[in-house]
Amino acid sequence: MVSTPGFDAKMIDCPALVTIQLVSGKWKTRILWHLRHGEAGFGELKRALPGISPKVLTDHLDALVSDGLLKRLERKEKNVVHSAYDYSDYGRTLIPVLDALGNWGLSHRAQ
Amino acid sequence: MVSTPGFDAKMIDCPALVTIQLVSGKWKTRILWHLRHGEAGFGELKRALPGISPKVLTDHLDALVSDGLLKRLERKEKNVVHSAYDYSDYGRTLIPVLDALGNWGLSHRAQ
DNA sequence: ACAAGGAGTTACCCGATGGTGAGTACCCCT
DNA sequence: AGGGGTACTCACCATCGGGTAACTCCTTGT
Repeated sequence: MVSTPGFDAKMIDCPALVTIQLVSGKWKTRILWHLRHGEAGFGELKRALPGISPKVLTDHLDALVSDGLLKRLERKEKNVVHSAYDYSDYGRTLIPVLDALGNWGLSHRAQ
Repeated sequence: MVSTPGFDAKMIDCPALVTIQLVSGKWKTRILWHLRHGEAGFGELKRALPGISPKVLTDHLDALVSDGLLKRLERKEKNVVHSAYDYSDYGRTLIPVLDALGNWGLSHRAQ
């Protein structure tokens, strides 16, 4: 489990930091980026993120779900469990913020 | 030294992530927040951030300076070295992004 | 002479983060 | 019966970020 770590009361009083905690993690921004195209299954994400291990992918997904940014959809097609992950409505409100981060990052790389 | 960690070539292609790397660190957002009021010396920052150790403060400041977000000013007043830290012009461009993070974080805590 | 303040430095420690390699359980297709 | 796909889980390990305690160097004030 990665999940949101120890909410040290002293840490709470920096709003920017709480946001950063939710999306910091080596793969979280990339997962979130990929899901803009719509929901994706575990295997699809794994293929989309070369180098990630199944363990770390589960950890990150669990964290994003338990923080309420994503929701997990489980459907059974002919007795085959197919899980998919997608933004929650709440998670979608974060997209503009991620865009701001991304745009700044682009101009930063240009420097 | 904290500095920007291993620029794993694979990491470069997520612009949002590169931005996050620059400001993630337990105290960086708080340092950046404090400096909005204007430059501050080492001791002033230390007093403003109860709980931070001198080592960690130097680490974070060094990282922010070497990433170009802050600049370090050294002035000598009667043989007393007085160092101060302030936003660089470049670092100032990050302020709107930090605001976006902060505002989202505020509404997140409201939830 | 000595404390006190500014600005760090050094050595060491611990827990979190991410990675590896293997294994699980279920199902479909040939 | 075997290979492949879905979705994980488990034990273990290396590295990193942050923390502690002590120590340095320089200067000013009492």
